[in-house]
Amino acid sequence: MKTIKENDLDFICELNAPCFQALSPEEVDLVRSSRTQVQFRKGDNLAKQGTFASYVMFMVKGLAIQYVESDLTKNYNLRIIQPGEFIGLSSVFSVNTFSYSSVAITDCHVFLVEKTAIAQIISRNGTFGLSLIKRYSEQNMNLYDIIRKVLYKQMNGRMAEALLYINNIKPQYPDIFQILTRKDLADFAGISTESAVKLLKSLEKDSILELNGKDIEILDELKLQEISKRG
Amino acid sequence: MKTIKENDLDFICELNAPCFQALSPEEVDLVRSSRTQVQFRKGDNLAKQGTFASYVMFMVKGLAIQYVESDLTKNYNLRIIQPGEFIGLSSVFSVNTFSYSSVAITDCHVFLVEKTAIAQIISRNGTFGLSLIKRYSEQNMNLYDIIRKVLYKQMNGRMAEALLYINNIKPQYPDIFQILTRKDLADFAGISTESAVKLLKSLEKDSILELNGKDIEILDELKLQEISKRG
DNA sequence: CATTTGAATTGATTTAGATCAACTTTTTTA
DNA sequence: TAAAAAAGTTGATCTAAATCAATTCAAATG
Repeated sequence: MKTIKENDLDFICELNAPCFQALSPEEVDLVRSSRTQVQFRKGDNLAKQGTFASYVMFMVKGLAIQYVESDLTKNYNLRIIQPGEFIGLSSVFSVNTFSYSSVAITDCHVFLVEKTAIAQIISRNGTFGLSLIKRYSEQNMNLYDIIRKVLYKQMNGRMAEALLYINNIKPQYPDIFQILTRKDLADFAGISTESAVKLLKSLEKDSILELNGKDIEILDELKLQEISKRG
Repeated sequence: MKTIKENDLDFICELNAPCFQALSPEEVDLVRSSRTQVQFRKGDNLAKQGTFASYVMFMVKGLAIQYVESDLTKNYNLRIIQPGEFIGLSSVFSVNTFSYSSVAITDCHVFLVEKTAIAQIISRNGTFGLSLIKRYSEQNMNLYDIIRKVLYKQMNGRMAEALLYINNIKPQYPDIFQILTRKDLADFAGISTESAVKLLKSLEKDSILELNGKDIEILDELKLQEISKRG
């Protein structure tokens, strides 16, 4: 992680993100002044579960995985963070520590905004607050879906759901499967790496997908959706 | 569920809840005008996963369980909703359908506020928005904890955590265990009813708790915390 | 009050998926 | 480019906890 120089052109571009549209010029100044731009390398941790969080991160460029950790070696991948999304929103206004971890899977360009600045803007600018609330709302929804997934679905359904999720972002990032390991995939499905490998092979045998080295080509999305629904 | 008559005394009392403190007189009027008071009987559903949600509920009196459902008969209990808490916050600004269900475990007095009114107030009154965001933040945090619980802990740890959670609200509601069935407990721990029964017996054998009919007396809270942490 | 219905209990059986172990392939790095 | 490390693969074994089945107990209801 390294802090980079200000670059106004860049900055203006960043603030075109939907949630910043509602800001007045003074509020933009407030964000600008309390913001730090940082660059992460592939493999770097953007956030570490349990550490102190006085800021919110905003992903400008690159991809990261958001995951929860147990004490030991086990991770569970929640989502892939894409440009225009926040990291750490959920922690910053309650506990002050990150409730999840995040690791860059490509080089990333991120900026950090102090939570005090965010709080100030929210209390001044209701429209901004409402747009944040919509994000919270969606995140909440996703978390409920995740809870249902891990509680009620078994291997096949989980893996199908994970594959569909990742395949969804393939159009924008065609090499997404190549940068994910089998363990990453397994952690998205919440199963062991060995089980993930076996499942993929069996899905290939049923011509639902094709394994080309690390890349995965979904051949029968409908079938996969069916498996995902059936659990 | 039955709609009850306005009662200003009651209403003023309700609006003493912390999150409403920030409202101006006009905003209070807005809430008042778009609000409906309802009474639920023990066993009634306050919200049903998947149904249309154009309003947020605010619990005035009584207790309810919030839970997620699978297609079939399985439920997982997320929390006990107490007076002063919202129901349906997470759904109302994104999908328009409840992402979970809720059932009254005592008679409840609730009021419903139209989401349009809530949205209006948020965009006008940043302080109110911020207080809502804090609630979202906390709910988010809890959901992450739940995900960790169901992913990484096994029977003993889950049951210990569930018991500690419920025991925490026993001071205010001494008969809380009596109104919960073994199945309710099992659904808090995310295990089968039979396993829950066996676990309780075994915890009793180890003098960690005492079973008096349906009531449960925690004898060794520290030990239980240890079990909960160990997973 | 008797009877039906639902909740709690217990032990026996089954199973999904983890873990383990051994090996191959790919990627790093010295 | 060789060797060491990491990732991927496969089949065998193990295990936590669900399911099943049978029964007791409690509570609701005509």
